[in-house]
Amino acid sequence: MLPFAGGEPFSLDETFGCGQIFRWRRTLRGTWRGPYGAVALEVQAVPGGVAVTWRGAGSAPPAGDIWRFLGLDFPLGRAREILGADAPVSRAMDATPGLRILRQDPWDCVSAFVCAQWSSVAKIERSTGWMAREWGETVPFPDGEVIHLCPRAGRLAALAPDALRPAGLGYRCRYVVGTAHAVAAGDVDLDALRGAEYPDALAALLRLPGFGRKVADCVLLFALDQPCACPVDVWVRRAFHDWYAEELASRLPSEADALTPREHRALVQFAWDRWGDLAGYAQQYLFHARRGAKQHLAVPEPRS
DNA sequence: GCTACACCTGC
DNA sequence: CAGGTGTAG
Repeated sequence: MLPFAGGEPFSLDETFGCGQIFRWRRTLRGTWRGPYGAVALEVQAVPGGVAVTWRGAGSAPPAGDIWRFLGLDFPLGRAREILGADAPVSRAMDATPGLRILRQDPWDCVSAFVCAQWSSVAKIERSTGWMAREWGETVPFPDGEVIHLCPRAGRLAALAPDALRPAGLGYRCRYVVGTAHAVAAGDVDLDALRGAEYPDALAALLRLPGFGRKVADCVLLFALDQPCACPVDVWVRRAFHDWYAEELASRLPSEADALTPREHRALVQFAWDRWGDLAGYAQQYLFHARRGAKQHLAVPEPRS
């Protein structure tokens, strides 16, 4: 059992269901199962902590790794106090107070988000699930369910891009194979990027095909220990413009139709100036709230 | 540096 | 018509 600090909020449903990870599923018992590198995990909320079991052919993942995977090392209570001064973030955190940012296996995360451009959560889940069933190792659970691990980079690198076409990846097929090749060949050492300075890790990821600023920031935030990374997509952009219109007015000429690189950088800088190293968490809550607002029509202070 | 445009698929 | 990136001007 992995404990967390007294009173620290944590929700499996909010954490695994917010769109930061694509291959994990909730079981009928309310636990969550999914791949984590070379093993499959099942996590269950218990009083005061989380119970974790693992299965697979590999060795047992260190408890500290799982602790960090679940984001339990992050002082969310303290972050809540700091971000509580920011009204929109505070409201967003009230909606999903137990949402934590995971620390995913780097390749699991890269291989998922390279599929993410101009896509949706549902579509990424289909594509990555298809690839895993086709090329991922299988790990059975006693009740008969089989977890398919994320295919290793070397496996995907050996494929012809068209082999991925049934996954519905379209023009992203060559990005998946190209990125897998770069990782398998050692052109990019994902593990070494943990602990690198943010600009260096960002530059390394931007060399991968299919990786622009948004996808790179997702990987930096969700796997590579960069809490300041702030992925800006159209939903985050809408959230910023909806809830920080006055603050942005002095930084941006106006809200254009297209999200230009210039506006993109300005929005990231805005997040850094306002939230510093908590920008990633602030982004995730605002992102989730803005998407939920669309679904539930419960927007705090909608624009126009 | 910046803006414009093509690109696969699915809901 | 969409939760972006690569490429050409």
